[in-house]
Amino acid sequence: MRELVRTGDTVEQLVRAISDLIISGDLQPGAKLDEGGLASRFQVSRTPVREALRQLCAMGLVERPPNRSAVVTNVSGEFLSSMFEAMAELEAICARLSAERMTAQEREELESLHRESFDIVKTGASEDYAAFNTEFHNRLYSGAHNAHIQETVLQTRARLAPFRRAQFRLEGRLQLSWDEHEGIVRAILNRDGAAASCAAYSHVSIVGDASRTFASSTATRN
Amino acid sequence: MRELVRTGDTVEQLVRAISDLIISGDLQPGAKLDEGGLASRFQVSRTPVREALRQLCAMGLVERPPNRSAVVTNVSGEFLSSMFEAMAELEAICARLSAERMTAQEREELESLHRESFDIVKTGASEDYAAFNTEFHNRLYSGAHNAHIQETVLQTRARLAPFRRAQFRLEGRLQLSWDEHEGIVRAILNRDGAAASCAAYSHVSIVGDASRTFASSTATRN
DNA sequence: TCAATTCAAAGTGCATACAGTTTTCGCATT
DNA sequence: AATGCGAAAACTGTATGCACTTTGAATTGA
Repeated sequence: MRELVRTGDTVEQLVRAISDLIISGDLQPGAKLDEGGLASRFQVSRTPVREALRQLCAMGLVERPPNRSAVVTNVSGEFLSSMFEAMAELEAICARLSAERMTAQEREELESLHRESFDIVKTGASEDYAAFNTEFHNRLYSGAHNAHIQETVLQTRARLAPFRRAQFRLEGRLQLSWDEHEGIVRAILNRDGAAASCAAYSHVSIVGDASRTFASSTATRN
Repeated sequence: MRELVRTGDTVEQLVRAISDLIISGDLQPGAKLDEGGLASRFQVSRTPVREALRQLCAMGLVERPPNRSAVVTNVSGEFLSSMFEAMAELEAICARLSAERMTAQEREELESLHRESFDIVKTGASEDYAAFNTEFHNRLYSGAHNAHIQETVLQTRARLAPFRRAQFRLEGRLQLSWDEHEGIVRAILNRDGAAASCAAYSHVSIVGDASRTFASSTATRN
């Protein structure tokens, strides 16, 4: 028994709910996704669950072998590397375009956000810093003033998320990350697209290295 | 005796069939996609059609307003520009990485493919050239040796396809396109990533300009 | 002991049913 | 003619049913 009004976004809610489970690590790569189980868990029938899984599959978060249960995507090390490299390239583009195109207000907001986050670094609260970090990168994406690139990089990030959950737990990453952000911000404020691009590329590459280090130490069974 | 084998790829077939209709221009941007109509057209029930539409939606080829019929995506001019710009950036990356990473065999094949296509240019057969052109760009994507970037650029191209169908009908585009390819090939054979990147960027940008010119002259009704 | 076989339980793929929403169209009113 | 209203038709959203496939455990045979 559900609501009386039909909003028509049941599937969207399921997509968000399931992808949250995946991104948060509650469902790890390789985990089986039973349609009936998910249906009863979310109090809906299998039909919307199937559609949600189909969409998650199109987003790359899930795989659906024919006639078998869907599983959370578990990519090869090689493909994971290609995703990190793609992420670095995309972020480099965003940083370059941001340096060239951000409005005065966007520049100010980026800088003040970055300054604020310094307090978090001092406390060492990696959870809080992760939120700042996400927002910082979001600003780079939107500052590029290119809706399709923004969409693409956000999708890549979501797909990468299950594999870099613990990036800030590595010793010293917090301060280093902030320093790298500092380099990006400075380049953007100077309208130096090439420098912003370089700084963003190496920043994201380093995150990739750190995550791969972590990922390989907790390699998913199966 | 199993008369009916269940391959479990009905939806995949539908996705291909419908996206072909969209990419070929049989279904133009803004066209309504009636679930029941598609179901009877392809001799299946609405269930797999709905799943196919959901996936096409995730791929950006169709939109699904709640409680209303799906429609072939018709983007704003601004978003279209952002897609062309993204395409240029992505192709530039592929060209640069191809210059750096292609194997000797890949280089040879790219060059001979390019040389072959010169015959087509002389005859002016734009349909045939379009096929060569597609293959040429495919080589750039795979030559980058990055599976995720390849996936991303292919998806962007598919999404852009409905809006650049007539790119080679514009006067003189055929020869110009070939000349631009020549520049890309030369840079790649010279292992000059920067030059390849530049050449690819401007090549794709020009295609974008040409297509926008065409698109605006046949603006989709609604 | 272990590989091969069988078969029931569980799960997926697709069709159908039905409830709720949007669209369409006739008809009355201005 | 143009506009507003209401009911029927058309369509979407979700649940359910059933056929087919996979899974896994019990059973058989070597």
